[in-house]
Amino acid sequence: MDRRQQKTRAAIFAAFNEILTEKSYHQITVQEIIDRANVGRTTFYDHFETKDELLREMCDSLFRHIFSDVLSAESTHDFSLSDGTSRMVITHMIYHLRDNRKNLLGILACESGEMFLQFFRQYLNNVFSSYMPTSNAREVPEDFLLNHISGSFVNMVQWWLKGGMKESPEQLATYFEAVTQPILTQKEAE
Amino acid sequence: MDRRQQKTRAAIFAAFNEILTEKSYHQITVQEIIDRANVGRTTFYDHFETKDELLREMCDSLFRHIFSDVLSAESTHDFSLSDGTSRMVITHMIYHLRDNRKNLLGILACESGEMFLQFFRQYLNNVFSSYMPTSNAREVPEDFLLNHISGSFVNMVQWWLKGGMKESPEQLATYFEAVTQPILTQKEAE
DNA sequence: ATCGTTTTTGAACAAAGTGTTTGTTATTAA
DNA sequence: TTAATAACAAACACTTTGTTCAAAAACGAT
Repeated sequence: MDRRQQKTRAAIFAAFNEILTEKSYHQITVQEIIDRANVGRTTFYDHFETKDELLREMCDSLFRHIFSDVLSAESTHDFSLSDGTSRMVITHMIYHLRDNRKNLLGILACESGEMFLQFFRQYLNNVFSSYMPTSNAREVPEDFLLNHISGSFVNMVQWWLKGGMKESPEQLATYFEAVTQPILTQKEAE
Repeated sequence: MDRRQQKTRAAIFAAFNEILTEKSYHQITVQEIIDRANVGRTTFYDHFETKDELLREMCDSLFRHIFSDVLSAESTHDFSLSDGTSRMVITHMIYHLRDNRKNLLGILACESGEMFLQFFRQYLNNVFSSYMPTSNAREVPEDFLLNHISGSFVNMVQWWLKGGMKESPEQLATYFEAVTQPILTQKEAE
């Protein structure tokens, strides 16, 4: 990739990230982004078709980074959401989230980011679906449960960010276990 | 209130509702609303400062309607989220939601409505907080739990709407019970 | 039915944003 | 060095926003 392209993309991403900490996504204009990134209007539209695509690309790379070693760990060990081993994975994920708080806060914390949340949940559905214990003796459908678990995680992260991230990742993992474990294990002894 | 005002407000609300079923909130313009409602530009801004305020007012009246008898029932009977009596309340709420599906679908179903969801969760926090069983022997903080419960409900409704509302309110109440009951009752026997 | 008040209205407005085009200038990789 | 590629500024037509103003219409009360 051309060095100029790299620089342009980096500048746009950085500017976008910066502005996201100041105002909500929908209030941000392309004009603002290119002003802050110090690139020409034409250049922006050369790289991204719309503002939405910029967000999508940013979320994608962020997720890939956050879940990179979680997803690779999945192959070596055999984790499951329904036993204690999941706590490690969850803790890991939250540590990554905390490391990226500068990127996240702007997108997630305030009232904005419905698209980000959508992407987030979607991504989590994929991640969690491989950890779901297989049990057909449930009183709720599989996809409802998966949606519930992913939603609970996103919900928790949102709550955490809004409250100033006072809890440690280990603590959060415990909370998460406390609200998901009882549901997942209840019918396993069938 | 002046008859003209009533008519104007009704027309705007109706138009807004209608357009919400066609596109997401952020794509809707004031221009579109006043065209459809057939009112003057000036009139719109006489009634609502911004498009956001229109949404907020609409959500408010919708919630008040949906939860009206739920909130009044609260005073007569003594419900709690942690026992079987809650199922009635939940079922009731979902029936109301289904009756208002025309209003809800547009706002909630598609990718839009982050503000609506925010209002919804906020409202639910108030509703649920009075049903929360008091137990200080929990491994998770009270406000985390409340946030989790409200979030789970909103999450479920979203899942339900997206899936075409195939499940009956009773069934949904059972699902909700299945994912909240185990958490709320686990430490009650202290 | 009339009268003073309130509401609605259209037209026009500046300001800001969008996405595209065009020709020019820099930068790059070879 | 050179040919390709990327960035650029300027200008574009277009849409949206929120405000102002004076005139017309609808209203409630007498």
